[in-house]
Formats: sequence, structure tokens, C-alpha cells
Amino acid sequence: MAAAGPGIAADGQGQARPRKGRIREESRRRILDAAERIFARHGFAGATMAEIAQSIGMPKANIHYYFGTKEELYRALVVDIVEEWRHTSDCLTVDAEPRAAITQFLREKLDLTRRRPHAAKVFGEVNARAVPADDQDYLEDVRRVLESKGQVIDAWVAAKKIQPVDGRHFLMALWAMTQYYADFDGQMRGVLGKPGLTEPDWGYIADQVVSYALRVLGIE
Amino acid sequence: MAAAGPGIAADGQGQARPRKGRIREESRRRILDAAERIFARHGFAGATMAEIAQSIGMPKANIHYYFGTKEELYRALVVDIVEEWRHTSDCLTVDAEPRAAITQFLREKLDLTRRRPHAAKVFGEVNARAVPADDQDYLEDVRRVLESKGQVIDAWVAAKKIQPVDGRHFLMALWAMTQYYADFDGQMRGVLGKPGLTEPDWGYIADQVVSYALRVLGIE
DNA sequence: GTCTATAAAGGGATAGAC
DNA sequence: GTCTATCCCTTTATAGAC
Repeated sequence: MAAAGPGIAADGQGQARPRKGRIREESRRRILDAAERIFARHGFAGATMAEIAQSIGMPKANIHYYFGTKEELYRALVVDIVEEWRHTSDCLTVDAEPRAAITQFLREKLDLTRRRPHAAKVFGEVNARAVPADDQDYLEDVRRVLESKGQVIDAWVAAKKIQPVDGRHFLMALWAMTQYYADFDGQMRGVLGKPGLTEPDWGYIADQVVSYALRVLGIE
Repeated sequence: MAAAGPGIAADGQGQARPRKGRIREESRRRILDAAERIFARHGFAGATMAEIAQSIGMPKANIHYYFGTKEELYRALVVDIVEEWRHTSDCLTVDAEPRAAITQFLREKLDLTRRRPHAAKVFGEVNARAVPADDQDYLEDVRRVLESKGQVIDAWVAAKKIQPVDGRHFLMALWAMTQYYADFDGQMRGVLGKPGLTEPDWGYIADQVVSYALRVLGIE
């Protein structure tokens, strides 16, 4: 735990550097963005470093320079994704008003899915398959969040604020519905007969999902 | 369209042969079962022919003998899976009693997920990612089923049998919940604190999911 | 039909110039 | 920090004996 020198941030994972490394951070971001798209489309094993590099007009070697191996790149991406996901359930607290809290939670979750559809797909693969990062601590954190927020739901039930549900399973149901709109976008586009979901589509989807959740809880 | 010889079935895709090929069908089944497990665990690109072969103590060459290429094996597997999935929604008809129909649909769907968890994961990958078979006719069929069954739900709404929902989105929500229990089994095991889901667990899960669905429709 | 050995291609990773 | 050329391992696929 040596003190950091002047102008140099003390960062464990080489994350943010204040003065030096502007180019470095910019390159890392470009690579992570490309990796998110390619890994989402082909999965961890199916994605190639060549395609990631080519999609941003960069030599393969540069990616290795910044992230070492393909596996390290993937792990870094998952950390980046989980970090943003982590706080979508912050609004679910024992003292919150269930109707407003659930509504906000679902709308934030769907909004994140809409803004970062590729991220949701990558996260889905981490949870469903044997890939690097499928056994990491931060995933244990995700599980802990699900557990603690499930207890919040249970507390609402105990306080007679909502109809009885199993908190953990109800949260999984909400998660499942929002995740679905990311994973199965191809299928949905087929069903809805459109090449892509528009802004009004997302509003309509949010209305439907929120409505379902509130009806289950008997607080629509 | 030449007439089939005596004792030889006329099969377009080399599916069922009555007299000859008992060993052949048995080998194909063993390979498909192994492929289902391995493809589910690692995804299409991550799975290797060697691992599939080794898991059933068979030389790699035999798999190529029966299925040609890795891609053809995957396509054959998807066909096999979709075939079984296809009929889970048969009970959803305009004249059916919504409560019984929805309950049966969800219980059959979850039962299939329990019996063939790997199949559900493979199917998830087909819908979510760029893999062989992600643009096939039978997937178009799946979409058509979702569309037609969505219209059944809409008809129930029109007949005032259930509370208003968008049929397609409601079906997607049901699909999402059941699919979730296949894709995210690792995460759920973490949350539920168990190494695997037991028989009573599946009963409880079915009760929860059915209850949610019926509450949304206002017919619990 | 089954198996061993091997050919052929693809892709992760690195060396080393600039 | 950036890029080209290349190494080398993995994996698909097949040839050919049994």
C-alpha cells in the first residue's frame, strides 16, 4: 500500500488515470465497445480477435497490447457490464412505495437493455454457459443483490403492502422478462414484423411489463 | 420423387428407417444426446467434436461419418429440439378455458425444461446469437406459432374471458420466465443455495409461475 | 461400420521494426 | 504506442486400413 506519486492515481486494476494515459483510456474504450458487439453476436468462443480489431480498423496486436489475452479482454468487459447493471435495483428498498419502486426498477432495466443491447446478451452468456468470468466474485455479488432485494419484496408481503409472492422468484421473473427483450430480439423482430424496435415500441413494452408486474402484486 | 423400394421408408431427411439401420439410429441418438450436453455447455463455437466424441467413448471420425460436418450436426440437433418444443402450446385454443389452458401450457413447458435442460440452452443460443440454424424455416415456424397463439390470447381478451393484455407480449413473458429457469440455472442455484433443483423445487417453481400468469389475467 | 493417423485451415499470441 | 509478419497450437475434416 505505497502512497501514489504526485499526479498519479492509486488504482488497483489500472482503471482511471487523471493526467497521463488519455490515449490509453480512449483506446481501451473503443476496444471494449467493439468487443461488446462481437462477443454478443458470436459468443466468447465464436468471436475472434481479428474481427474485433477489424471492426474498429485496428491491428490485432494492439488489442493484445492493451488487454493481454482474449480471456482477459472478456473478463474486463464483463466487469464493465456488471458495474453498470449493479445499481438498477437500488430503488427497491423496504421503505419504498412498492408501486413506484417496481415501476422505476423495470423502466430503468429496460432502458439499459435498450441503450446497451449487446451488454445484456454478453451477460446472458456468462450466466448460461461455461465461459471465462462465469465463476467470478462479482457474479457472486449479483446473486447477493438478488437475494437481498428478494428479501425486500418479502418484507413488503409481510407488511401487507402487496399480494403474496416469493420474493426471489418474483424478482427472477422480472429479470427474465427484461432479459428476454435483449436475448430474443431476433425472434421478436420476426413476431412483431419489424427490422428493429423503435422508441414507441420500447415505451409500449415497458407499459406491458410494468402492468404485468403490478397486477401480480395486486397494486395496479 | 421415385417410389421407395419395398421395406424402405421414403424419408426426405434420412429420419426414420423401418427395417434396416437400427444400429445407425442408435448411434445417431447417442451422438445427438452428447451434442446437446456439450453444445449447451460451451455454445456452438466453443464445443469441439473431440469432446462430444470422447464423452461417449467414440472416435471423432464416427460423428463425421453420421453427420458430415459440425454445422450439420448442430442443425440436426436444433431440428430435433424444435420438434419437441413445437407442441407445448397446442393446448392454447380459442375455445379452451383460459385458466386450465394457461396452467397446462406452463406446466408442460417447465416439465420439458426440467427433463431436457440442455435443449433449452441450445435453443436459447439459436435465438440469441449468430449460429448455424439461426435463420432457418423451422424457426420461422416458431415465430408463426407465437403469432397465432398470441391471437388466441387476444381472442380471450375480446371475449372478456381475461383481463386485457397484448397477446404476443404476454406469451413472450411466459416464454421468458420458463426459458429463464433453463438458461440461468447456475445463477439460481447460487441464489437458492443448492447444488441442483429437486423435484419439489420444480413443483414450487411451477406454482409460482402459474400464479403470476393467472393474476396478470385476473383469473386466479 | 469402426478406428488411427494425418492433412488443412483458422485463430490466438508474439517478435521486433518503426 | 502502433503496426506487419509470423509462429504454433487447436480443431475440423478426411484418407485409408481393418
